[in-house]
Amino acid sequence: MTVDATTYQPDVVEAKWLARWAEKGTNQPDLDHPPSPFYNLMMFPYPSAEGLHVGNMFAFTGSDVFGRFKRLQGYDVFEPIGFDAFGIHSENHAIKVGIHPAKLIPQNISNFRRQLERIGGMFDWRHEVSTTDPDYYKWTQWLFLQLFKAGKAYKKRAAVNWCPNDKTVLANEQVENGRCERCGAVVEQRFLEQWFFRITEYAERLLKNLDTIDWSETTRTAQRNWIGRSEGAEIAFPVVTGDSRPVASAATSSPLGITVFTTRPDTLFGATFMVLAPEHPMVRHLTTPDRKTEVEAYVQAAASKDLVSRKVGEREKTGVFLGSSAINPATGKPVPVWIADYVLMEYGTGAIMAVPAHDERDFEFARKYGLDIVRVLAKEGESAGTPVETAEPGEEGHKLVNSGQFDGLPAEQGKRAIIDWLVSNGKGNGRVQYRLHDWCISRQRYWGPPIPMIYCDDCGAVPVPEKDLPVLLPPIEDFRPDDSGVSPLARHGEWYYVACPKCGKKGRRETDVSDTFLDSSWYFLRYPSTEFRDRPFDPARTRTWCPVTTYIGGNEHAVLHLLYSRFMTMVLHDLGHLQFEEPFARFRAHGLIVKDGAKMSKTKGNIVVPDQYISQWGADTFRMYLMFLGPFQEGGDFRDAGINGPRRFLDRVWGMVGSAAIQTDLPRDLVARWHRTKRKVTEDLEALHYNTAIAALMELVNALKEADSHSLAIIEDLVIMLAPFAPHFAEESWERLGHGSSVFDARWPVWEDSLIVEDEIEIPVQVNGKTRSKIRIPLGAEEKAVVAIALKDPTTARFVDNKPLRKVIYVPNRLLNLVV
RNA sequence: GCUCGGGUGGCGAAACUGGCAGACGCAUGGGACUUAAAAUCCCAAGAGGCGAAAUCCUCAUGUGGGUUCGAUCCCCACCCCGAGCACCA
Repeated sequence: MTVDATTYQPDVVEAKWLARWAEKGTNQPDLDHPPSPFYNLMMFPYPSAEGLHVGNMFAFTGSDVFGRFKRLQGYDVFEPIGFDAFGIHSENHAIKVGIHPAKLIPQNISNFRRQLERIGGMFDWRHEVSTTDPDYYKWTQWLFLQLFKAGKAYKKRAAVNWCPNDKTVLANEQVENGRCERCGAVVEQRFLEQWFFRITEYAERLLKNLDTIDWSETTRTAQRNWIGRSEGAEIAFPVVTGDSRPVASAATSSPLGITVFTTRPDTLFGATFMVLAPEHPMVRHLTTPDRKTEVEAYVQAAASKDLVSRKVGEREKTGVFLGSSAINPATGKPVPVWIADYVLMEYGTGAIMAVPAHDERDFEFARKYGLDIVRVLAKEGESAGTPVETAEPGEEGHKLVNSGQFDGLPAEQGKRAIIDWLVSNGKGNGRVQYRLHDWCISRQRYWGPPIPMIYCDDCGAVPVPEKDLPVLLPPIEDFRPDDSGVSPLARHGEWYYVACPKCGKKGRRETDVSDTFLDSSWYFLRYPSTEFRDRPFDPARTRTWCPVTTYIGGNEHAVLHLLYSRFMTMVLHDLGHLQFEEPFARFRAHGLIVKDGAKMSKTKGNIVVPDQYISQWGADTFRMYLMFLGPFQEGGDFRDAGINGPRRFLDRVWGMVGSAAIQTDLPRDLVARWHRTKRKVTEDLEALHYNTAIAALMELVNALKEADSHSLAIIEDLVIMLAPFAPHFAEESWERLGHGSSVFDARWPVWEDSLIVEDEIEIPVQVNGKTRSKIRIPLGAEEKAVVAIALKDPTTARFVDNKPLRKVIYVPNRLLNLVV
């Protein structure tokens, strides 16, 4: 292919270098013996039918820029790519267009592959991964078996979120405001047998390790909130029946005591009633005969309510008195026991001590049902007798009142003192509670890896032997889910019935498939080891390349994918498969490209396809445009206005490359600019500040023009620094500059600090804090000398007006402020 | 309601986390080249004011206060936008 040197023709240049890279294996590092490995990872995409939109391109380009930068710094960069192709998304789309996902997905993938190649990604295609490939999901199933054997996977009948439209169970994380994250249908409560992973066992570690990893702060905060650690106490309330006979001792373990969790043990004396979740097992024991009808009706109503009205709907508190009472262990007084649906069975113990004076919800409830309200905290100016007008949750500056021997203690101290008292009297314990729930991985769908379990009437749940993996997803035509709560796979007897691996009798396969997030919780371990068919990840390869050096992705996965990956890595570490327990050493969340202020989505019809821009302007221009449009970690609104800016810039550089020549007598300030640019671009790329790095390169080009310089040395550096952004362009320019090898084998420019500083600098002079003039001073001049120079300056002198200097502020080499 | 971001020219944005606000780019206006247009190149430009002139003046970083010689940056109160969580005891 010949390239016309007089004009920059992106299409010709880009085609030439795509071919050259493929031919020479430029993007394929030596995976076995890399001197300095760098695993540069981007979250793999889900191959939708629409292809990659400009938002995706923005993210992929940003990650690729970083990988190319590291490559130029001399690292052996491994930048793999793959496809997260299982899951409800794909399946629903397949159902809609009436084509089997097994046929549809490969089409989508090849479209994605075309787009990702065209944008110039430095991908090592030898290591492409698709989660739908039996060679891949064999190991996803293997992973399940490891967790099962280690007791980290268990089955339980549980209330689950059921999406009536997608006809499947959703994880808590996939429910948004009581609606299905994918289709928006109102989620219902159902009881089904589900497989869970014990992620809650890892809550403390998942939380603690957050302090040790180099991640975007926003992502870490999101995970912290999601894990939701609360410190408090567990307190036992002995129970009294309807006729006031005590039926249980104060012991926490008493079957007829009610144990509550509270973060505010300091308010124990103010607990004037108790509330249980309607599903609480104690409800039937505590319901007196006269209350039975009413209580049962309430329990019934709560159970049939969908999650929307239970959690999000009108928040008017409702509840029913059970007829029984419990004893407040601090006051010794009986307190009535109620049920109400604002208390949730999933959190804490499913029961609370209600302190209406200091909790908004309890206050509202007490007001409505005429229950006692006792103040136990008072701030400055309040006393034990001050009436409670609204709930006052405050702790700071509050002291305990109406609290017996604890009166007068500040709230924080009172909290500790009461816990100590509870512990020494066997009435309670300090306790930490998490919001995090175990991970439900069962999905009653078709398009996923079958969970590798077999049920036998004699042996129970038996894992599929590892040698029989993968359990292939059968290519059935009738894959639509139905309302039965059972996966479509159950309808296919030839697959469903199978010999029990233990006893050989007729058994039945587990018909649920696993959650897509299980697929993606370990894919980064697979990339370096794709050619090994007999192991999920090769120990030597994994040691060389993992954990991932830099991971870039969207913050929409801040809690789901990123938390599950961390969990999976910890489990594999504990089982002896991995040496590290955190999968991603450095994570940076990229910003979102929105269109007209809204996230791009098919439903909104605001998806911008990049293909047209790439064919019109070239991939390099488009890459630069995306990276220049705003801060990478913040994103921005997509407008095509301004795309000609980067193109003009490349045209200009194209011309400069053609006229580059050795130049020995470079002006001092141009040299300074050159070195300053090298420093700035290096530092900006390291920090993912791509927009300002590009601006710095533009300034360098402007400076060259200003000085009418065609310095070969500077232009060579310019081309190298441009290479992460405009790789094809840089390759061609490098060749035109007479180099025989790839620009990515060139050395990243180094700067000299001594050449950046100039001997004479200009600083602003302020009089009374207002900038009035500018003076030139020798670098590092003393304050006295600088003041003398300033006073000689006519403008400054005019403002000083011969008044005595009251104060002089001199920030060396930066600014002088004279106060008169 | 709670937790994170964010609010700067006509537009996208910069600004060592206290030191010349608006770099870089888009769009715009004027000029050169051209038969003409496009492209390219040069010049101008935050708003307003006084002027013949600018090395002049005033006002400007969502609003109102505060700290400081000096605030886009720190503190207090508030308004708006975006994201996440949401009856979590």
